[in-house]
Amino acid sequence: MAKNIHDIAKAAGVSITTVSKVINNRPHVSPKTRARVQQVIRDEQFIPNHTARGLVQGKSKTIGMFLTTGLTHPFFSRVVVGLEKALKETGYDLLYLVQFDMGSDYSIVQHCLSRNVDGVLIFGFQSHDLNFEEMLQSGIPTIFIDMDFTGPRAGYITSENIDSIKTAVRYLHQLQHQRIAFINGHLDSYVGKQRFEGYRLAMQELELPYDPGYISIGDFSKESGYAAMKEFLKLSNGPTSVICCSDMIALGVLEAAAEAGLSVPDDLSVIGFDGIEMSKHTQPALTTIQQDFLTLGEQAIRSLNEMIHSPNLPPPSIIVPTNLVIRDSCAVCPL
Amino acid sequence: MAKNIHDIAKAAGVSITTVSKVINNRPHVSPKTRARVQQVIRDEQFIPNHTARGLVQGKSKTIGMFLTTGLTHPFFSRVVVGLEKALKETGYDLLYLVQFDMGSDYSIVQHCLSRNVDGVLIFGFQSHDLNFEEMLQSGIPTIFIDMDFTGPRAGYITSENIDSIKTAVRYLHQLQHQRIAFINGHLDSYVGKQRFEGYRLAMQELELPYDPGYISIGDFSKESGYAAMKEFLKLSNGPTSVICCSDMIALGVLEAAAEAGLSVPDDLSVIGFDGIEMSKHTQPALTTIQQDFLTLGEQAIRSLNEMIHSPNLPPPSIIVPTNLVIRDSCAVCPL
DNA sequence: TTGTATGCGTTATCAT
DNA sequence: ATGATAACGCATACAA
Repeated sequence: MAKNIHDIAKAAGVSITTVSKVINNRPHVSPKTRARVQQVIRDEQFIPNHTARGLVQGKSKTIGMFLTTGLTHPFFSRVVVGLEKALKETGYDLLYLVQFDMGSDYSIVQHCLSRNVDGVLIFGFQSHDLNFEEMLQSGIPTIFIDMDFTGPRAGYITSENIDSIKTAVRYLHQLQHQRIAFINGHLDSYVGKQRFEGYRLAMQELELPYDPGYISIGDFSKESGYAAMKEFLKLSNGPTSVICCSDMIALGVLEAAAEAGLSVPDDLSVIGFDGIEMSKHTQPALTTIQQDFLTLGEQAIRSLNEMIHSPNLPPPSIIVPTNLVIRDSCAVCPL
Repeated sequence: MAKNIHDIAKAAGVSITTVSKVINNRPHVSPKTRARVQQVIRDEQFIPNHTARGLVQGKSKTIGMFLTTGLTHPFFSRVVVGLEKALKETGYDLLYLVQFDMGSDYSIVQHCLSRNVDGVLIFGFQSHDLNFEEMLQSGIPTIFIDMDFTGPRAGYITSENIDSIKTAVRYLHQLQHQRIAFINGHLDSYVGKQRFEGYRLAMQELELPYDPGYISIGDFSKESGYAAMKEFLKLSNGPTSVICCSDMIALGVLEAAAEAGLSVPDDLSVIGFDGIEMSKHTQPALTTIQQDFLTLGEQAIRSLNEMIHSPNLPPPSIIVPTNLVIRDSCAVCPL
């Protein structure tokens, strides 16, 4: 069933070396022989065995991928579309590396080495799970998504976080809002830190009152948004607007507001983050900071491809612009 | 950096054969040597090279995966959680096989062979893209998700389709509805055919009027649901309820109904299919046929694992039960 | 231009 | 119980 290079060589009446040269577009083969071999390859539908090739070359035409939050990562399904596009361009297959809990001596680097992956994608926001230090030192080309680790062979890519939040604050400010609340995701995550910084800076720049009571630390979930809003509602002098670090948080805020009889946007303005499909269909449609998931995925693979082929290039740190999509959840401050 | 079996052998003062035996839990090694070798392996964080192992064994501890609709498949991100769980149990990594368009002579089987995958998952509803016949004949253990291909080494897994729709029709019938419309997905897809059959049978059993004007063929998208509902609204004697083959279709129906000033569920009852996250948050919350995505994913991998290890077992055909989740989009027929 | 031979890291066969 | 050695399919240095 499975042909190999010997079968092709025999069928074409040449040596395996010649076949190998043809496969890899190497010189020193006469045009006539080349054509003949190519014909046989096509006839037999021959594809060289990646495994063998990987063994001898130490390469595998494979990008490994780790997810720190598992495949449940909320944007995975979006980013992955971009990954796929760039994967097609570059000819890599994507290997999802499953971290079996084989005791504490599991090594992410060993897993990569064992699989001979040419590059690695690390994806997510929970940095405490894996030992990334060893990854940084391994010399394996690595791109982090939504984490800012860097090393001689490691870069990262993330959406614009600081400026995005600043833009949101300014927008609310233009709508006369002064009491602007902020519901963060995990504060120990890179994006959480960045977005909080954006909020802090913007409030400062605009000389708006920075009230710790207006700041809540969530976990990107709807439930955390709901809980945070409930707390805000207890305040005697509550916020007139809320910036949320995820659309799911915003969804929880919307729900809590509705329960309290507050009208969005008349009584309360809400801004989300991410621009997931659902944000179009909330009641009212959510004004949100739209991430460019497609570009995020595409650039991740393309960068990895460049790092693999140009070992001397410094690894990139890429910030992908976002876009404040204005829909119906914000209005002029009622006060 | 990367240790190999020779390094371990040297460090433990034994031959590579012995090390190999220890790694693979083979007999004919004294307890003392075994312990010593194991210690060295742990110390060095050694993982045997999958590539080399794959070459000699023709296996790779890898499951290949093709997506006929690309990674944009609407439930991919849900099913994948189940895949991951079972992957962890069984110790496989998951290789996403990207179909580069390398001309018409691209062969899905050759791709699998070239990668030495132990089994293959084929996922989606567009059967025309790939040549599955060759896959069925290849002898590579294969599981289809949402397609009913079978072969000596190929089985499939899908949600209950016929009975699910029947249940929905009966539910609407209990609510006194007679004029029940049906918006299908692609009719050339397996699930489309099945669901339509369920509708047809249920209408027949309950002796309800089967009106071709109440049947629309969509493509699972929101837009197709919107368009279909617009058509229903033109009818002089339109339906009082609609069963949709996806939640996205239902979303389009909801939108068209709202535009027409119809109240759901008072004027129109709507049932979706899938039970995606968004269905909880529509206005009103959508009554829908909930697919058990987790089980779908888990069973797919577990079945593959069994097929790989028991070549003589007939490949399974698995139907996963669904669950009609009753929320707020259906009411007693107003007429 | 073409072909022979070696090795990549591992498992498996067959000694010892 | 242990070890030497031949595969696995391919790329490549080297020889012809």
